[in-house]
Amino acid sequence: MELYSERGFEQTTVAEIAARAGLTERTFFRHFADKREVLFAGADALAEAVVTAVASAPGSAAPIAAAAAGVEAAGQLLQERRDYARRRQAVIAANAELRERELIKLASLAAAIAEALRSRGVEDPAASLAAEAAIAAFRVAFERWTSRTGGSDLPRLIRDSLDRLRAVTAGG
Amino acid sequence: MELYSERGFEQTTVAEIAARAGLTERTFFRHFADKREVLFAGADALAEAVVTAVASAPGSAAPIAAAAAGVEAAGQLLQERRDYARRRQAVIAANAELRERELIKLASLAAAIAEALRSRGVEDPAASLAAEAAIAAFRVAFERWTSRTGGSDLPRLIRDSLDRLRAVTAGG
DNA sequence: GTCTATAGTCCGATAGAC
DNA sequence: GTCTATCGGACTATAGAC
Repeated sequence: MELYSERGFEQTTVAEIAARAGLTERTFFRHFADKREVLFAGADALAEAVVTAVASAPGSAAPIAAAAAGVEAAGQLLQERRDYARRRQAVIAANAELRERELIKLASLAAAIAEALRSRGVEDPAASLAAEAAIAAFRVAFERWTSRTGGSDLPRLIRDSLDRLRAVTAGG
Repeated sequence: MELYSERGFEQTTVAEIAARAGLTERTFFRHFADKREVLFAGADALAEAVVTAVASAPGSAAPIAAAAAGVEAAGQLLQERRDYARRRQAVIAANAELRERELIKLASLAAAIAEALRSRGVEDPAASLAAEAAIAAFRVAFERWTSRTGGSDLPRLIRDSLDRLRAVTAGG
């Protein structure tokens, strides 16, 4: 993160990262499949928290409500690490390859939510659609959260996005 | 496409592609920013058709209806090139790097739809949310279209996905 | 078209933890 | 004795500079 934000992602070599960490280039690649992956090291833990939240929603909760609980849990975790999350996002936004990697992480998060919904007995395509809707709301909320300097609350922005998404899809 | 589907994306070198096309390696990189981009050469034309369809929707149409018209236009074009689209998708699905590139194309398509909606006077975040909802429906419909062997109709699947998305976000 | 840097792989060697 | 982490060198292909 230090090197990437100091001089940019492309201008940083893996050899430099390894040197800063007191390791060799080869060891870096043992831990991370490629140069981008090191910025997404926490993604698995986040996905796990999301899946747990979806599974823990009341049995009576509608699919979209369970999916919403998942992305709100993610929002909660990011809100707690707000400064780091924003610095990281600035690095990602500045580079096309990193944006690609971020999108695939979001897509796999959507797939994980859909799978958690199916475990709750939700059939496809409803499970996939509820998951995609929740991720869409998260995406828009997250963009607003990082692009503004104010003290906005991410979980609140996510709930707001979901409400507006409901209104928009209803044709209003 | 021939080389990628014969021996896989990773197993194909740019030198081989260039040779097959009767060009040099350097010429390939003059036309395409990287090895992946050649598979997405038609993306700009598709995006243009989508934006045109959104702009051409009746002024009285709700944002989601205008966005839907956009992704349905994309579905129409893909349906007309069904065999090619499915072969291409098989290549993309088999490779993580290509899936990443595909996701960024879909994300920029969502951004283009949102921009077209703003040109129609739709405010944010409604414009972004309507665009994301339409793309989510497209995504799910496209996945169903490519994963089944039957003679399913993509524009019809997209309309069906949008209907179900409306039901799902309503909490049903 | 030539030249070059860097990402990323493959092979193997070594050493500490349990 | 097995597992896991580190390291080294040689290598190929992508992609950028000129």
